[in-house]
Parts: sequence; structure tokens; C-alpha cells
Amino acid sequence: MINLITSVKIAINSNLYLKDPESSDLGLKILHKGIDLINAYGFEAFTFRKLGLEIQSPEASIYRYFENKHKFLLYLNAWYWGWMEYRLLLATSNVVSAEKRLEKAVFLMTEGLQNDPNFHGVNIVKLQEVVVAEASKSFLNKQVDKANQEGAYQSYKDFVSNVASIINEVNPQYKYPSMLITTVIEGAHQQRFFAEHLPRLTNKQAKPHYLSKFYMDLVLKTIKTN
Amino acid sequence: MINLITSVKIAINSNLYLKDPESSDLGLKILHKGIDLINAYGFEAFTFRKLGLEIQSPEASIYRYFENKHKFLLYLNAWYWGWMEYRLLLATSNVVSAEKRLEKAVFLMTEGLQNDPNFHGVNIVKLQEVVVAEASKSFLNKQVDKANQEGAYQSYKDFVSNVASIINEVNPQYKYPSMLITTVIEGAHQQRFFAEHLPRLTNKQAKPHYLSKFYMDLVLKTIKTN
DNA sequence: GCAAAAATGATAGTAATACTATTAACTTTG
DNA sequence: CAAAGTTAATAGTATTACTATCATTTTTGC
Repeated sequence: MINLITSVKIAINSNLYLKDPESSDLGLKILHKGIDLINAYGFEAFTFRKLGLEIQSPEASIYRYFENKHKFLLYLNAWYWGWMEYRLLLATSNVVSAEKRLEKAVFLMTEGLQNDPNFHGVNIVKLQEVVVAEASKSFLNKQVDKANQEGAYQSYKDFVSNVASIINEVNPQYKYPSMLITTVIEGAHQQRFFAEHLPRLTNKQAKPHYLSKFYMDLVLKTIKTN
Repeated sequence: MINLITSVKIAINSNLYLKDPESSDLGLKILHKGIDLINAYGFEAFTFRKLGLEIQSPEASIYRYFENKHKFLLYLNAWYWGWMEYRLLLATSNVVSAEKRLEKAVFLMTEGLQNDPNFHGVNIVKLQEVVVAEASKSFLNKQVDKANQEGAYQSYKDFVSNVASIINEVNPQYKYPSMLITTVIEGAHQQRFFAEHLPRLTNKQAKPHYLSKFYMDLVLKTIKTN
């Protein structure tokens, strides 16, 4: 994918940050190194103190951008799904066949990034790894309702809703598009994790795109009226 | 389901505890109140100190049973899947048709518990809620490989493997049984969570067993050779 | 019925975490 | 070039996640 436009910026709900990290050098460092650290050590071991040491800025400065590390994770998640929606748009615009668009959407949802695209300095391969391993922690907690009210999951919901409307084009009868999509998205993430750490819980294959093919097959068969 | 046998005990890998909590009154209190507390306040807010206050025993006593709260979560998970395997056995024994057995397995994996069965004093409804909301945290971390080596996920793997062999009976050609099963298990958990907290990510229905039906349909269509 | 062993209680202490507060220095902008 | 805004530097607090120690109670094996 060649980027012709550089003026696109991922819009993030302002409840997720205190100060836009994309608006300053320090903010960008927080973003970039934050992704690196979470990716390297896991979200539990990640602290603003460690991030501060890494970027050679005091912990307190980071707190001026994000209320806490949980909000930071929500921000990363929102950024990721904002970016995914942008990719979905690019991949499906001008594609007439709804089935083809669905295919592209499923591919996007299930395939890992290969080469390392760098969008506004964000290492997206690493960000995707963070999302695969950590995103479910952003909602599996007791603050989920509050976060939801504040719009934290909006970009995820928008993405799902976009794909749902493609499914609806393919089969207007089908009653469970969102359920199917989130099953695929979260499932693909977990299978990727299992393939690396708990192989007996999955069926890893050598052949390229086996995951995408598995889920594509599952989706098409499922939405077909019998 | 009427329990005719009381002598069954769920076998748990001994790496998950320091002292078997089912071997003493204090241990059982830790188990029961621990489930209650995690269920009520979430795993992040749960601490051994709070549990100690609740059962009126010092924090240090709890540390004699479990190394830390993460091991406690692994224990609960192992207990749950041990119990699920037991249920699977009960539900499928003497059922000749493989397709019928698969149906029962999918029902077990996707349906929430209704009445509140109480097995060895463990409130299984609450335990299931804990598993739905917290289990993924038991493996989505950097200690997963070590925990896996120690056998922490054995009962989950065994359960999956049991269902996989049923799928293999139904369709010996099918190449992705484990992938399909874990997609269903984890998917059903998340859909249940979404239905309660992020409804736009799912398609909740009033009709009973809609989740089971959705996943049963998905499984049958998917494993069918076309 | 009693001594030894085991389990539990009570208490204290430590390093790290997740913040908040304050003031000084530096940078940007009108 | 002054005012406003941003960052640095430092300090401090409550809580967490433990570990250690010793006294007391309970269990058990003879």
C-alpha cells in the first residue's frame, strides 16, 4: 500500500488523553516508546516511570498527557482501530462487488502486517502486536461502562459497523453480523497468540494466510442462508 | 443435572498451588471468597489483603496456599476446565451419534449456567462469570510460556482436545478443529461480555439460547465439506 | 492423654507502583 | 521581549505485592 496522502490524521476521542500526544515532540516520544515498552515487557510490567526513564523525561510529564496507563492503552486501541478503518476505506472503495469487499475486510481483520509500515512515526507492526496481546484488557474490567460512555471504544465500534454493513449487502437476511465480525477479529488475535505460545489450542499451518483463509471460509459459510 | 457421585474431585496441577486449598477450611474459604471478590471487584482490584480481611485471616496465610494472585487465577481456570471436562463426559457418554455429541459440547461451551450448581462448595455461576471476564488475562501475559511449561493450561487443552476428537468423528477431513473450538469458546465468552457492556459489538437476541444456536450453526456449517 | 508436627494468627517490614504537588527552567508566541 | 505555556526536577503519599518472624492453636500418631 503506497501512501499518497500524508495529511490524514487518526482522530481520537479527546476523553482518552489530557493533551494530544501527536501535538509535541515529547508526546510523540511517549507514544512511540510507550508502544515499544508495552510490546517488549507486557502491559502489566509497563509503568510511566519506566517510560520516563526510557525517554529521559520525568514520570510527571507523562501524566500531563495521559491520566494513567489504562487510558494510554485505550488511546492506542482507538488509534489502531481508527487506522484500521482508514485501511478498510482504502481497500474497499471503488470495489463494486460486496463479496469482494467482505473478502478484503476479513483479510484486513485477520492478517498480520508484514513489512513495517510507519504511519506518523508509529511503528504499526508493534502496535498491532500490542493490540493482539493487550487490547482485551482495555475492556475486560470494571471500568468498561464508564470508558464506553466516554467514547473509548467508538473507533472499534465504527469499524465493526462498517464491516457489518458489507455483510448486510452480501446477505440482507443475516441476523448476526456484529457477532460474527467480533468473533472473527478477537478470534484471529487469539489464534495468533496461541500459535506462538499455546500451539495445542490452535492448528497452525505453514501455508501463507492460513488464518485469513480459515476465517474467510468460516464467514462465507456462516452467512450463507441454507 | 443431578449429581449421583460426590466422590469426584477436580484434579488440579500441583504447580498451581503451594498447599491444596481443598484440603482445609481456610483453603476452601480462600477459594469461595476469592471467587466472590474477583467477581465483584474484578481481578485488578482484587488483592490477597482484601481477601484476608474478608475471611478474617492474615494476608500471609493466603500466601501459604498460593504464590500470588496470578497463580490463584490460573488455579481457578484449571478448576473450571477440569469441571467442564467432567460435564462434557457426563453429557456425551452413551450418546452414539457424533453429531449429537458435538451439539452437546457446543452447548456446554457457549451456554451460561442457569440454576446455581454448587460443586464442593464452589459457586460455579460466579466462577463462570470470573472465567468469562478474567480468564484471558491468565494467558495474555509474558509469563505464559513458563506457566504453560508448568502445566497451567493442561485442563483447558484437554477439554479442547476432547471436543476436537468429536469434530474429527463428524468430519475426519476437517483440518482446523482446535482453532474452531477455541474460536467458539473464547468468542462465546466475549459475546456474553459484549451483550452486557458493549452491545453494539454483538447482536443480542431475546430468544433463549441464541448464542448457542449462533455458534452451533457456525460450527456445523464450517466443518461441512463443500 | 500427650508430645511433636503442622497449621494458623499476629505483626512488622520492604521495594515497587500509581499517582499528586510544587517550584524552577526553558520555549514558544503575539 | 514579556507573558503564557511546556517541561524538568524533586519530593511525597497511599497502596500493592510480597517476605520474615514468632507466638498460638490444632491436628496427629503413639
